[in-house]
This record gives sequence, structure tokens and C-alpha cells, in this order.
Amino acid sequence: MNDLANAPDLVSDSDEPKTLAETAYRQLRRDIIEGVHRPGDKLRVEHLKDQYEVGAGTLREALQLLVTDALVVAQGQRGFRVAPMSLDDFADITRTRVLLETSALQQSIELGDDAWEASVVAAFHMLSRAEDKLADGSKASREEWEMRNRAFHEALIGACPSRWIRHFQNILYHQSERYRRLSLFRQPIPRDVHAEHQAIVDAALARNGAEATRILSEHILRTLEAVRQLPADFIN
Amino acid sequence: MNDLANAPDLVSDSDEPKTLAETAYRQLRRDIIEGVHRPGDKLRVEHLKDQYEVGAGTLREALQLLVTDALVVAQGQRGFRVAPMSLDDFADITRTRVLLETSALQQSIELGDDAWEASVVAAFHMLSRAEDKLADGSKASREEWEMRNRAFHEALIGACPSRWIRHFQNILYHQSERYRRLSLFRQPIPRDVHAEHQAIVDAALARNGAEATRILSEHILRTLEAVRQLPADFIN
DNA sequence: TCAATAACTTTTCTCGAGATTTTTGTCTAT
DNA sequence: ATAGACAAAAATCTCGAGAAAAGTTATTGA
Repeated sequence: MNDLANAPDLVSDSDEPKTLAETAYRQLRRDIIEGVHRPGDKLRVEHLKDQYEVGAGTLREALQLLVTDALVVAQGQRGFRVAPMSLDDFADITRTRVLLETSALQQSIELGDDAWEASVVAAFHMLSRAEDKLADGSKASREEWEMRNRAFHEALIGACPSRWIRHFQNILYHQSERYRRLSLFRQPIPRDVHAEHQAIVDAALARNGAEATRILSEHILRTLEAVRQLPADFIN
Repeated sequence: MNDLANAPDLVSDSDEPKTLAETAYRQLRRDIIEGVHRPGDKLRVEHLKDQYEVGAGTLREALQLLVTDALVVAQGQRGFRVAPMSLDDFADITRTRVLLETSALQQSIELGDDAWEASVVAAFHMLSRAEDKLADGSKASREEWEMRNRAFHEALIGACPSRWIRHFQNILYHQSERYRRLSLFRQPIPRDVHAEHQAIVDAALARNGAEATRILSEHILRTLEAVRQLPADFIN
């Protein structure tokens, strides 16, 4: 029996990139999430290898890594494309996220120790500070808010012992990030996100799993509604 | 808005392999699932490229594809390894499978049409025939049973509209296949699997979601118990 | 004018060799 | 005898060029 208690994640994400392929992978991933390469675009190796300053085989590996995240689709013998976006897809992503993330939060609340509580409070504090800065309208802090929002959601489910749920949740979070950028750019702070986060933290620390998962569900689903109210052709 | 109703799967699996890399990928996947390459083994490119008769870069791509399935883990600058196996990991896989597969089955039962019912009945019939042959103890039919068992489980959730749930379920099924082989080789037919399948089909066709998901949960979890009762060192 | 075929261009896929990094083995000094 | 450091070996990672396939344009015949 292997020791799996402190096993590493299924795909390392927090580590520094140690290979050129991984560096190109991260740049490409950011460019796809930010919309530099638009959904459905063809990703030609010959063109991109110059842009990202790596060899053809290396860029190919980077693209393969993006297939794992389902940000790129590969059709045999016909190259790579940026994964398409659609409202149906986002609805699917969101609902699946709710399914996984509520289950993970429930387990976290049941199993989390003092250190977990502390990490949740800390992540919430960091996120709150970022929201303060965001109110000023600084552009650089938007990137920071994204990272801390992600860290907050990860902290919430940090005590969930299931590596698989966390792995899948990680993939879905990347996916939804693409869509969330659409809605947040248009409506800077449309809803009281802070209050929602606060309510989740309160319920979680009170070990009220039912309440915490209920609020989290609504919180996630609200982003779906926000995207639904965008102009119909904006998603393409 | 893109049409996503009949969109292709996230990773094509049923299609024929159109590239050498994909051919090598399938061979490697089978060898890993069947235990030719054991958990934790190092997968040296220089050694394997001769064995699978492809170039180094091509085999590298095949390994990258296996990382997507989490059957292989890649550590930057330190090569590839067969993903380790452990009882904790299998418990995690199984519980996550239950979470996803019951949700998918519930939706299938709610949304499935006549064609879905027919595909379930057909897959169940194929599986039953394979079980008849398996009773004779033929070796070739074991492979067949695996394929049809998989097809049966896929048919059950075939009417679930969530591509993401089906995608994740697909990955987990491959994973659990590695473990299931351990238990089924030792105890040819330890439990009345046929009756369990029959009960699921009956409840599904009766549109009794609660009953169907309950039986499916127990059905999946029973495999976990079977593996738990193996000799402790057998899993390594 | 339109459809089908053929030649051409672009792109993907594949391979082997060279440069870095990790691992292994040996030797020396405390 | 053990620990540390240096050197040799193995493996990984990277690159550019050649082969196969897909996509595009031009030509020919009805």
C-alpha cells in the first residue's frame, strides 16, 4: 500500500515550469483563456512556434498538454483547434462544477481541522483586500483578484480528501475562467460577490454543511445567469 | 451560439487511430491497464521506442496522451512513470465514480427517450451473452466481457446531456479497470453481477431514478469491497 | 456553365542527432 | 565506516529537416 496521504496532485500546477514545453503551455493557456486565440481558431504549429520561440515538437507537446485541460481539441491528422465556446457548454461546466464542488465542500466541512479553517479565513482575507483594490479600478489588480478568487475556492475544498474531485474541479475552474472573463469585463461588479463569499465562510466555519453548499451552489450558478444576459453574439 | 446537441466527445475514443502516436498510445494504455508495465515503473523513452516501433518524439506524444487519462504521471525533466496504485486511490476513484455516475443515470432516466431504452436493453443483452460464454471459462471472452460491461454502463448514462460528466466518468472507468482486473482474475465470478445489472435495467426502464441510482451505487461499491479483500501486498 | 479530375501548396506528422539535466559510480577525507 | 564531492553514464529534452496527408487552385470535358 502506497502512502497517498500527502501525495502530489494529479497534474502539478503550482510548481514552476521546468521545461520549455511547460513554459509554452502556460503562455498558450493564458492566451486562450484571455481570448488572444479565439474559440474555434486553428492553432498552426508552424506559425506558433515562432511566436512562442520554441521548436515544432516542443510546441506540439504544449498543445497536447492543453488537450488535457480541454482548452484545445485535437483531431487526428487535422491539427489542433481552440476548444469552442457555447452557452450550452458553460451551463454544462457550471452544473458539473456545482456537483463536484458542493460534494467537496461538504467533505471539507466534515473533515477539516483548525489549519483548514485558518487557510479559509486567510484566503478570504486576501480576496477581500483584492476586492478593495479592484474598487479603485486598477487594471493590474484584476489579475490578482482572479488568482485570489481561485485560491479562495481551492481553500474551501482544501480539506476534501478526494484527489480526483479536486483534479476535475481544477479543470472545470480553468474552463469557467474563460467564460467568467466575458461577464466580469462587461459588468465590473454586478453583484455583491463579497457578501456571498462571506456567507459561505460563515456557514463553513459553523460546520453547517447544508447551508454552505446551498450558498455555494447559488454563488456558482449566478455566474451562469450573468453570462446568459450577455449579448447573444458576444460569446462567439 | 454553437450547436452542441450532437457535439463530439471531448476526447475521441471510439474512432480508429489515425496517427502512429495514437496507435502507440492505445497499445501502451492496454499494457498499463493489463499490468505489463507495473505501477510506479519508469517509462524510458529510449527503451520503449524500439518495443513499440515508433520514433522518440512519437512515443513521447503517446505518453503525453496517457497523462490525460492519468494512467501516466510526468515529472518535469525527470521523465514518465506509470501512475501508482493504492487502495486509497481506488476508494477515491470508486466514490467519485458513484457521485458522477448516479447523477448521470438520474438525468438519463429523466430525459431518456425510446431509443435510449432500446440501447440499454440491447447493451444488457450483449453483456448477458458474454456472461454465458464466460461461464464456459474461455479466455478470449473475458476481453469481450470487459468491452460489453463498459458499453452497458455507457448506455445507461447515454441520455445524460452533460458531456463533462461523461468525460470524467470515462476517465474514471479506465482507472477502475486497472483495479477490477485484479479482483476478477482471482475470483472469476464472485458475486451475482448479472442480477445486479438486471435490477438496474428494471429500475431504469420503470423510470425509478432513486431505486436505479441506489442499486448502481451498491453495484460499484461492491467492487471496492472485492479489492479490499485481496491479499494486502497484491496491489503493489 | 458546371462538375470532376489533376497538380500544387500548405500543414501535419515523423524521425534521428545534439545539448542539458539527472542519475549512478568512485574516490577521498574525516 | 560514513559522508561529501567529483566524474562518468544514462536519460530526458530540444531542434530542424524530410515524408505523408489535407486543403486549394487550376484545368479539362460534358
